[in-house]
Amino acid sequence: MAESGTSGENLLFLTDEQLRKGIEAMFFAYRGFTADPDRILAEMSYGRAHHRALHFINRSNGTTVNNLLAVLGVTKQSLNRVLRTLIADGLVESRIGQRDRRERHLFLTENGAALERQLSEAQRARMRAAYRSAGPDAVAGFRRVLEAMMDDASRAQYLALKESKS
Amino acid sequence: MAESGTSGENLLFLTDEQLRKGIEAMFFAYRGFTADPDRILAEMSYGRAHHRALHFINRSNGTTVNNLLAVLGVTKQSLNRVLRTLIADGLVESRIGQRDRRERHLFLTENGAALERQLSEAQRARMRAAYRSAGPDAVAGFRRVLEAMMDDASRAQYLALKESKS
DNA sequence: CTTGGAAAGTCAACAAGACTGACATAAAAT
DNA sequence: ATTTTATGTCAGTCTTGTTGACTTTCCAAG
Repeated sequence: MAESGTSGENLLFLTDEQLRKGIEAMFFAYRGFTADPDRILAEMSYGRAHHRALHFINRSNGTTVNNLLAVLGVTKQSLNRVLRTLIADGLVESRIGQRDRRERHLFLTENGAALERQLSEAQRARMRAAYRSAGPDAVAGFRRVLEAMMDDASRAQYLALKESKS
Repeated sequence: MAESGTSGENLLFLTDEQLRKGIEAMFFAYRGFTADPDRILAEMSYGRAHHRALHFINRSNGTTVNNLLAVLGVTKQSLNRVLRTLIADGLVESRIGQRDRRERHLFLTENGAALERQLSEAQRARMRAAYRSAGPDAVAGFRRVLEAMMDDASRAQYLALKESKS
């Protein structure tokens, strides 16, 4: 939209082969993307679901269960199983809401924050290395394509999160 | 490596915030990436695992089970369950190897090829739209970052596949 | 030639983590 | 007072990953 002007899109001929390469690149890259945290999690018998919960609680500290459900896109039963173990293990604290006492606000404990840092640092290290080796222009393009690939609901959440903490 | 020269990498300052945005972009984009095929698969009580098998059998027709295992990165038992249903449903054909009768060579039947086309076309449509809206430079950057993000084993497989059919 | 190991694949049983559905409780909203 | 909302729980199912035990086939060393 910015510098490519109005004519750029029509000039883009995309063969099925090019698209297939993009599809396979996503498949293999996502595996790399999750590999490091997965290794750490496996040692403590947690899974990717725990990682996602820790990530978004850290991201939006004090968020409610309902907010988390919307972001993660899972059922409350599924999330609840994960939250229950995180709370039991002392990584997450659930506080009853003050304005609305039905709500539970979720916070990371010190231990929870420590694990989140360990997991996200592993993931950031890989992302940092990829960004550095690809260069700044590639990074901008990477982000543009990913944003265009989200479905509308995900993009709305992504942009909302993007704003909220910048 | 190409046009960014030798000094580019040092100029790249990456805050944890920027990296977090990249991580979340991957998370949300991958959800969009798989959403369309997942909807189709759910209707026929197949899952993502079936899609992956169909994709790579189509990609390398006549491949062996062992080859497929290496690409998909799962155990042979896990793959076998998926293959069994695909074979039972007449989407995949398994032929005993001629040189080595221990090997099973895998082929898509007409029905299998039709389903693979349906699934991959849904995925290509989204990828095509994302590529078009992001523009050619962004696409090049997207691919560069994804390749850099793969772990070595995945990248080797990705590059091998990339060559083999071009 | 035979025997023993390696390789390819299959069967069985189990676990994580997603799902649905039904139900309970408490608090807010009408 | 009734309904709606937010959350939690129990029970059961499904997909897809795991490990362990097994068969068939191949190959190579004695």
